Amino acid sequence: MTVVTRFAPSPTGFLHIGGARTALFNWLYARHHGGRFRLRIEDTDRARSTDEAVEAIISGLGWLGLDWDGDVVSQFSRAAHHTGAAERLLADGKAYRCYCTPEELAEMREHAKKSGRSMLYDGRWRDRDPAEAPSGVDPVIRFKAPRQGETVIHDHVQGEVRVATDQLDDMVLLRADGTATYMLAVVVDDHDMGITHVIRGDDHLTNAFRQTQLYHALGWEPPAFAHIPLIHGPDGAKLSKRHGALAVEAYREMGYLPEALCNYLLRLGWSHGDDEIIGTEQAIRWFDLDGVGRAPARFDLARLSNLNGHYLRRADDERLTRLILPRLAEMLDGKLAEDAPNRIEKGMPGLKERAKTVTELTENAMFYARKRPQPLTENAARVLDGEARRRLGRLRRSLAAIGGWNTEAVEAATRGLAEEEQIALGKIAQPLRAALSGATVSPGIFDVMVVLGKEETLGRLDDVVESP
RNA sequence: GUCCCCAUCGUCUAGUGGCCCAGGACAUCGGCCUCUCACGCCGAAAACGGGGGUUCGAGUCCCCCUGGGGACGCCA
Repeated sequence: MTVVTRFAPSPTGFLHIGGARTALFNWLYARHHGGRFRLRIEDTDRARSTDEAVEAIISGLGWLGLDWDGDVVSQFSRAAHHTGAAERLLADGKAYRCYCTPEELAEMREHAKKSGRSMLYDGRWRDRDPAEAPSGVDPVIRFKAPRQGETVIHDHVQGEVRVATDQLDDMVLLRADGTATYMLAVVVDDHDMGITHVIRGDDHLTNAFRQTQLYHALGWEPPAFAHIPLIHGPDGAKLSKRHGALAVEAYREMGYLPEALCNYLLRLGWSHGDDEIIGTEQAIRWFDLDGVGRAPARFDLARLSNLNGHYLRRADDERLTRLILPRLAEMLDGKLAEDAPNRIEKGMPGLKERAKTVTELTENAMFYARKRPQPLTENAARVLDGEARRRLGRLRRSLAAIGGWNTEAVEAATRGLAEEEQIALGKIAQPLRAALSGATVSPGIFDVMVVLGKEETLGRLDDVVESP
């Protein structure tokens, strides 16, 4: 049997971190088993579905590198199949019309809660004579759920879960306007699309019971279920917009790499022994449902940042340069030094070693991109006192005399001066750093000199040097 | 309220009855390296929620409690 999984988001918002993980797990599972991964947009709620949201979901998946097989299925476009299934159930006596008004139902729930009962529909139209139907009320179609025994699902993550069927009420299949509810639509679509494994959030666990009943009523074999635990915010509460349930692309904005986010999401709720750094290829090879944990996990930015730092250090210099150039242009109002792109790519090995996010990388690269004169941070200004500036003047002279401008030569010149003046290397390296980068923190200063080139280095020194 | 799920360091987790006075990673704190900051390396502190069983033996199995989470829509 070929494995077929699916990701079925509702287009009522962006693709957030929880949805991204669900998509990732489904994708990984399909790829691992050489199966298919489908994308279905659950847009049966026309009032809340938007094209922008569909776009956002698709671009989010694209950024993460999660590609799907076949066309994107619009659930709404399959409406005829949904109503067809409902009619069949109606004809088989497995569904019935219910004429309750919303107010009546609200009252029913209120009353049930007050008297300590579960808030289920009481089935008042289940066996009522249709002749009693009030006029002018469009009925909904409800499922005539079994009343006896219990419903069991064999979940690949949660194990065997059972519930007494009297806990499950007669769910609405078709709304008063004749459109299908989610519960009916998923079952019909998953069946028609040949979905073999439904991997989704824990919040759907109780839905799985109802859906199982529907599968049976329709004479279909239910798919395998795997309900993965939800992701919580850092405080343990449900993930909300305040702490982490941002669009995945918000993480792109914050400077995270898609491969880092995938690795992070993968380890949130899934493990393979003590392995932490797991690239996509490796993940496909290793991923399976038995590695999925059962406890909810908290979202932790520090961990994501650490992973991001790891992938950043291994990322291609040219790619990173492409990533930060537009950011630099924006921060510097378009006033980039002519040589900026070149310098940044050349300096990237030293830059990426010191950043955890693309945002940080951009900030650290700023001094390469900026035109002279380099503004000084408060600390840098403090380092550049009179003595330091005079010393830099002397250093400038020996640097100017260098023929082959390379790391060894500039280092030799700098160390030579320190030795000559009987001072620690730091006494000259820090002022030099301040002059060249405008800050007290930078990549190795000899590398910086080489990246800037002789002319720019001497120029930047001239900007701060004080004649003896 | 009813039903369902979950429970190992601050966080993510390893652990499937003896190999665990519980291992790894992030974060934290020391130290080394060193031109700064990172990286890297070395080290420290840090957990089986509580109570009952079962067993020669329980983090691991069972029950209860507690605590967290989820579901209960003509939303998905």
